[in-house]
Amino acid sequence: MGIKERKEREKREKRNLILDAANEIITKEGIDKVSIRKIAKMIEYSPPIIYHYFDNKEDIINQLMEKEYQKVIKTLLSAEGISNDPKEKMKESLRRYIYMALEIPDKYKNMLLNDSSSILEHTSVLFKGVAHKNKGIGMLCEGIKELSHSKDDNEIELTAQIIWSATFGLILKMITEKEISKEQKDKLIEYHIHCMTERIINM
Amino acid sequence: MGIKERKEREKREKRNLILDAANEIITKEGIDKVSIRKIAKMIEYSPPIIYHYFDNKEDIINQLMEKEYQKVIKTLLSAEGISNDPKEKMKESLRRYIYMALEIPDKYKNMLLNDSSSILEHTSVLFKGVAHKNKGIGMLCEGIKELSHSKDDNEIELTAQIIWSATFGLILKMITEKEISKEQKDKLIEYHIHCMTERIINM
DNA sequence: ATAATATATTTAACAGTGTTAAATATATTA
DNA sequence: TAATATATTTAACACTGTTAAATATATTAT
Repeated sequence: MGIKERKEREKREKRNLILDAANEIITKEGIDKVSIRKIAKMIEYSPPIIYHYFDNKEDIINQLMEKEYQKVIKTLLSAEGISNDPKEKMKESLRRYIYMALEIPDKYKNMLLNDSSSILEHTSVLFKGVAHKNKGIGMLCEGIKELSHSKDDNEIELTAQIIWSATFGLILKMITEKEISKEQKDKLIEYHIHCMTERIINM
Repeated sequence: MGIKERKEREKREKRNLILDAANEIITKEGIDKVSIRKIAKMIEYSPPIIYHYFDNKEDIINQLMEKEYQKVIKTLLSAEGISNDPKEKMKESLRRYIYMALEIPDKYKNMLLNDSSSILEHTSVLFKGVAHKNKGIGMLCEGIKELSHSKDDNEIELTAQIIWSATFGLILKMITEKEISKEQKDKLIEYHIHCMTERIINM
């Protein structure tokens, strides 16, 4: 019964072909330049075929964003060459996360502002008990636990959520205000990290 | 020469008619449901007339957002019934700003993520020296000055920028994760305000 | 009042969008 | 070889923003 497997593989490959095309448009022209017809032209098929592989345009974007999210989380979790000192580790993780986001501004923005439930499943950070489901917040909580005097899990989660959303806000503002100089960016990032690790935590 | 004035008034009125229609669509259906043709139908004119009063669709949205921004700033600056105690004042201002933003989620989001230069002129907060141009950050700086031990204007501005973007991040995340309960929202907001005023400042 | 000019508004069209139904081609199974 | 399932295309619908040209309306000058 290798025929069924081949078919599935071919379907998966065509799906990826479509996702790759969409990804190319996003990186080259920006996310709002993505169109079904443009994708179709790139993969040399007629537009409606895309609906054989995806529900609609949003579905394509969503699947692409989920893929991207996996990558970011993976890179962050591997976190090679990070110091063993808990505070240094926390600082460097935040730093890497911020610079990673700034390298894919369009994707980061779209991914984390996307309010479709399929995406929110992966990107939610604010509900109570998120620490057990979201790896990013989970990591943050562990770091805070090591650094903070508090042992209240509730408060640790809240602290993680505040730090996460604060970082998110800085990233988004830096993406939006694209004119600010690299010097100012770096200064803001370092001061932000300082505030998060030396002030918010550690009280 | 009252005729010229009347003409100008009529033009301004028609412009407002268009802006009001756009505003109605935004509040009723959301910002991406705004269309030139829909506006035209609402004001009972043919679509192209709109280009006699605005450059393009973006121009309409931008002008509307600027108007909205003025309102928010005005409300915030008036700040009636706020305590005289500097710390309480700072806390209450942050609180009011957050709840005000959450009342107009679509507009807030669009306004503060808008990267057109005409909007950024009013909404920029991250460049160095912003405290003298942006009233919001300016206010924040004054508050911090009263509370903080630091007298370094540079550091005060940086602190204001970090608090501003942190608050912005929390608001945007709460808008995006629309399912979180009111209780959780309130808890996050109070803890955020606590972190900003009792920890980031005051060191 | 009439003619000339400027302003306001509409009609028609272009080029694009996402999406669907129906027809057709291609491959797989019986 | 015939029946069935899958893949793909053609044609169309109902939208979108925007522009050029024609037309109507109001204002100014003669």
